[in-house]
Amino acid sequence: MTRPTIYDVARESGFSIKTVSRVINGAPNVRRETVARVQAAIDLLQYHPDPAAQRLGGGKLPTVGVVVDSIDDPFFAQVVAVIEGRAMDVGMDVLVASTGMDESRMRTQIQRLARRGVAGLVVAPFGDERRVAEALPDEVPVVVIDRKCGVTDKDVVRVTDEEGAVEAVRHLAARGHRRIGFLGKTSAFTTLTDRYVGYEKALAEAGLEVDPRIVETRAWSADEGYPHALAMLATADAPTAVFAASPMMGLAILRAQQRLHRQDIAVVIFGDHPAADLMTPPTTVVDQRPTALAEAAFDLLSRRIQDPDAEVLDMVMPTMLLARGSGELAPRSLP
Amino acid sequence: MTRPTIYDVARESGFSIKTVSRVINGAPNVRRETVARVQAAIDLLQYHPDPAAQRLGGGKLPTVGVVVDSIDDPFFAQVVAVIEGRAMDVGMDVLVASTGMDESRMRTQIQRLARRGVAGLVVAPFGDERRVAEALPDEVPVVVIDRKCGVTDKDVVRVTDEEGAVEAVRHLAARGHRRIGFLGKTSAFTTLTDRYVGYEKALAEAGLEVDPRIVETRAWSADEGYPHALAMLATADAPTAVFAASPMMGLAILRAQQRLHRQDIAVVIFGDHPAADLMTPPTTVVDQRPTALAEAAFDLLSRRIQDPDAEVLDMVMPTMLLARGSGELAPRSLP
DNA sequence: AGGCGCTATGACAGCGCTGTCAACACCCCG
DNA sequence: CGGGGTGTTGACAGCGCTGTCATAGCGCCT
Repeated sequence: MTRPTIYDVARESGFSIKTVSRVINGAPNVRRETVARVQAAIDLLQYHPDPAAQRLGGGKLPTVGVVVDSIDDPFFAQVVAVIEGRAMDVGMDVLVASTGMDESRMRTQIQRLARRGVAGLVVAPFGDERRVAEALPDEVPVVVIDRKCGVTDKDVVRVTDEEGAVEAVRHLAARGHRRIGFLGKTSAFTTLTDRYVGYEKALAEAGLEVDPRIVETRAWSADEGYPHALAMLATADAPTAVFAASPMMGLAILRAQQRLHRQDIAVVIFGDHPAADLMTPPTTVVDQRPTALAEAAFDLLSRRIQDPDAEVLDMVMPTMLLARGSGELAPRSLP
Repeated sequence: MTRPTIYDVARESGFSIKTVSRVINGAPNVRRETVARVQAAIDLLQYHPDPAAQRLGGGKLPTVGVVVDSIDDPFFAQVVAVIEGRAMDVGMDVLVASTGMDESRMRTQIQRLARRGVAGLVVAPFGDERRVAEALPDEVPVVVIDRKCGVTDKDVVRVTDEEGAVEAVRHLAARGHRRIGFLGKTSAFTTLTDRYVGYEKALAEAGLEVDPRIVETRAWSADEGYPHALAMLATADAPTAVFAASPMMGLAILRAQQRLHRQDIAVVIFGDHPAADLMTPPTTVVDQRPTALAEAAFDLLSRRIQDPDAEVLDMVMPTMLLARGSGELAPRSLP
């Protein structure tokens, strides 16, 4: 009536629970025929090991934990979706936790998952180098995604933030824009700072100078960014093009554009958006390719779970500029 | 060095492990002073109970499982995000699993989570009544969300699908449209059928007849729906307005509109979208209010975990028409 | 004084696994 | 033919909790 246990399988197969355990875990030194007989009993009884017991007995939970800013951010939603799919393929479950960009909450969440005994953790951390290093546990495999945050003793998968930003701004400059605004943030974590650095580089490359009046580096959420975007577009010498350094800032600039009926301003956003192709004009973006990033993160985590002493990797995945239209706009002719 | 256990707390506080256990679980019949002393020891040692051990000892895991079609669907992403937030508030974790709209995978995922010993499950099921009933476990509290699927022995939280559809179509009819198309599906689960029923009702109410040439009821994904949407808009007597019965179908119709430069066609979509306000024109939607739905689901689940014999509830939450523009378009004057 | 019914606490046996260590074949070698 | 592997299996003690049942102390009744 109740779920079968390892004892039931042992009885059914005629071997001891230890041998059954060996079969379950694919341990070496079990005769082929024994494996087959035990497996037959497992199938017959529809036995599935109890993860809690496995954990308590000395193993890890067949589970990976994912800690991200927020689960309904399209970027992270995709990351979680991919990891969940991959985890399912290998019989693991996925625990999700969000930080809401609150540092103490990030700590709590990470600790909770680590304590729970997950086999591995995928974390998008933030905050200053030292505190991030403190927050990441050493006793469980961790892969850091999206931002390095100065982490050197863990595997990292991130994208070419600086190069992506360069490409975006270069794209605008190549179309004749000479007043290119920046909307983003330059603290919290390196990812964002790198994008600003890319912006500066591309400007320099085009022989342009940074004009602080069209650079906004303090906003984080779409709601925070919106008034700044409005202000930037409303000034006398408004930019003819804007580089939004995150999808949130992308929403902010698009809303501001719409509000002011200034769809003529060229825009490139760092980070793709599911409906970007439906905008008017369709939005040109630097795609972070969350799917590829998540796949790589999962692979790296599997690798580290298997071999805790593997060399620490810092993977930097290329971004991809998707020119859809909003970046093609020429600077509007001045009166 | 190693994590403190209940024995450490017992030793530190001078009570037995059982009393510590009582304090942890807020059991009755423990003296106030005892609670305080034990709590002090817990705080001092930074003790946290091991969920796996709690589970094995006879309890449930402090975890809720969420099973949805796909985690990166904006609707479900929001649902997961809300549940995760609420769970965190009460010290629970969240396991996510996706079905990919595959029935056997749905079964597998549900069973896996149930086996894992979660305290409760939130499931968006699909498929025919009998098989859904079979797939949902009885030994763990389950709350069904978004679709009833004929479930009668579990709590359900869903929205007013039929009424929402009626409202959407009525909105279009009120603006003079007499050829209103339908894009959606009428099988898989009641939710979708109900929306079609609402469509029919609203048409009848407006004295209009269903024209099968502008009704498409077989598409599910955006990719499947797109060619159908194209075909519908391209015919000689194309509709002047379309009701898309799901966000996916919404994307399909919007893409088709864009492709054919037919932004003049009025559109109402069932289900809101994060960037709907940025479309041209901004998209009018029937908001399913995923946040409210998820809150209700979590409340219902907590209630059932506490009292497994509580009365079974079928909550139907009201939808909300958000008139943004695309539904306001008048029928284009015929040549 | 004896008995009853509380409340507060503890001893102890599992829960279903895995790790450790031992046992028992066999085999090869000298 | 004995010593020392190697391959295969099992006995058993935990892992860190919770459930059950026992125990002790106390107030109150008869």
